[in-house]
Amino acid sequence: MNKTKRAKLEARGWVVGDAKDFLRLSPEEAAFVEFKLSLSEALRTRREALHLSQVALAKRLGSSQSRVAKMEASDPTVSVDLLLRSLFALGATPREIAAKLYRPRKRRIAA
Amino acid sequence: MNKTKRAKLEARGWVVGDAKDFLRLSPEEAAFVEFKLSLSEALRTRREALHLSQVALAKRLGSSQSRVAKMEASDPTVSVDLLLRSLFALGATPREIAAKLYRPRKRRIAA
DNA sequence: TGTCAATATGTCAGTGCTGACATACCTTCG
DNA sequence: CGAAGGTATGTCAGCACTGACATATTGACA
Repeated sequence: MNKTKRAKLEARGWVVGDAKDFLRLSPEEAAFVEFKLSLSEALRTRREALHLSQVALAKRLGSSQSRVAKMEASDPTVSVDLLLRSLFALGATPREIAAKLYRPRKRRIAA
Repeated sequence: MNKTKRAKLEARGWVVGDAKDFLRLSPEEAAFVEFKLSLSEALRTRREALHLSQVALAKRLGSSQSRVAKMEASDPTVSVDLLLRSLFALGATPREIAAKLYRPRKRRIAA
């Protein structure tokens, strides 16, 4: 995929509106990014609720701290599969995740 | 992942109950398989609603008929990313998908 | 029966994702 | 200030996923 760099910039620059506001993503790309962002947020929320550091979570997942950071940053090198497996490993259920996905993410305000 | 073969058998033998009934999947594995199955079913439903053949859908996705078949079969070689991208390409929204995920899939009855 | 369209299954080369590692950034505490 | 704990970012070898192709199976219609 050649959109990697674009998506990377997009993910990083995410500050004000929703995903599709940046760099004219197609509707389906926007939906996908949106989906991933929801999962990322859910993961961080769950980790913090369990009072785990990224290092501790990484150990539990058999992964590394850097990957956990990238998961939570919704980095384009992270797959939805990895995000889902991580969430399930933290005890999330498909229903819970569905519920999180159903409610649109909160918007961030410009600094 | 070494569970690939196991998952393959599992996906194929899926007939009577839910995913976790086979080969003692761990809860998180079961949840993941369950999640994928929901997406697979959603994809087939959507494709058929649009009166597209697998070949036609494959062309639209820039993929192949065999991959579409595997997506709909929830084959272990198919990622959630691919399933999601395909659904979004067919016009599904994150909310719609979330709604599908929220309702547990129908059970299949033994032949 | 045979043919045709649709779907399923198997294989593989190329590429994208993963875990690991290094390193930088940022707070908090002394 | 320096040290320590937590988080972010960049890179890379190795493996998992992908599209493509071949082939098999199924179902409908004569």
